[in-house]
Amino acid sequence: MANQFKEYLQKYGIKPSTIRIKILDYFYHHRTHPTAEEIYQALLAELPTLSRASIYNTLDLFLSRGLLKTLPTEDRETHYDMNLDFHGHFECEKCGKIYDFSPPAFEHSPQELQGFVIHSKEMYYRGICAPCLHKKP
Amino acid sequence: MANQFKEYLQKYGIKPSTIRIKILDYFYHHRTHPTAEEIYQALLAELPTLSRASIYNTLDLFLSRGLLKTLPTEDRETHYDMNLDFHGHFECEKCGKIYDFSPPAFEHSPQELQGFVIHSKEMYYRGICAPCLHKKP
DNA sequence: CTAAATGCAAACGGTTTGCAATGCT
DNA sequence: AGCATTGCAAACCGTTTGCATTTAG
Repeated sequence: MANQFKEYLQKYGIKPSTIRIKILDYFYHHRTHPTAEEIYQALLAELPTLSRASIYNTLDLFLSRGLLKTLPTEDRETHYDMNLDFHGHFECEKCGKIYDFSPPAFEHSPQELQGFVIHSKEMYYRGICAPCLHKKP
Repeated sequence: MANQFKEYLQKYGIKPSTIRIKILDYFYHHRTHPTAEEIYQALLAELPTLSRASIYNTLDLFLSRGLLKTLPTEDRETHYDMNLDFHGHFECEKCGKIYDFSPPAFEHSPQELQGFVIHSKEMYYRGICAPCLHKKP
């Protein structure tokens, strides 16, 4: 398993290290959209001397290499998402939960971006999720 | 002109006020993706006693009513965008410029969101823009 | 041995907050 | 007057920074 992560990192031109593999592992097993603090708290058990700075360093590195992206949440803290296959996000304005969804197929790509190189795509919807719609107020 | 903004605010259930109209006016005339500070600096000339807190208050109000949304920039500061008609954003990873584009048409909407109410959609692309691609390094 | 990665603690700065002042009806 | 809006200044807290320490090859 750890070997897969190593290869994955190398594919993005990143030298493997303990923290880098652990963070990758975190995303792989949680499939959520965590904040830096959530990752920090989760890894603290295994890496007692871990510092937040190292989390931020690693997240920034991953961002710059396109391994992660940030979500346009209205939270104070930044939420990160792993850039695996292209998928969309729906944020419920009532309960705050973020849902993933598979993206609708496009009929064609935008003309304004002719000649642009696209590294990542993000779709972010906001609204009210079905569970919240059916809750009594 | 100011009357249009009043009506627009009321449509969103917001009582018009000087600052609210000015900020709306700013977005209407600039069509950019400004930070709170940029708006503050721009309005300071006309409203000398303006405070940043009022800018943040108003932006938060607009966000909560769906008049504005935030963009998933990697900047330290939050970038805001007016939620007019649905359009996408492309952020150049080299020069940082944010381009608008008209969204590609969808073949159908995602099944995972059946029964959800969608208030806003955001498409955010990242990559390298054509001008940067043609620049000499 | 050397360079990169990690940790620590302090500083930073965008944003938030509490409350006073002002404006509006 | 009474309530909402705005302004001010201080606090907050997520993030960044500089540098010391550790780790890996």
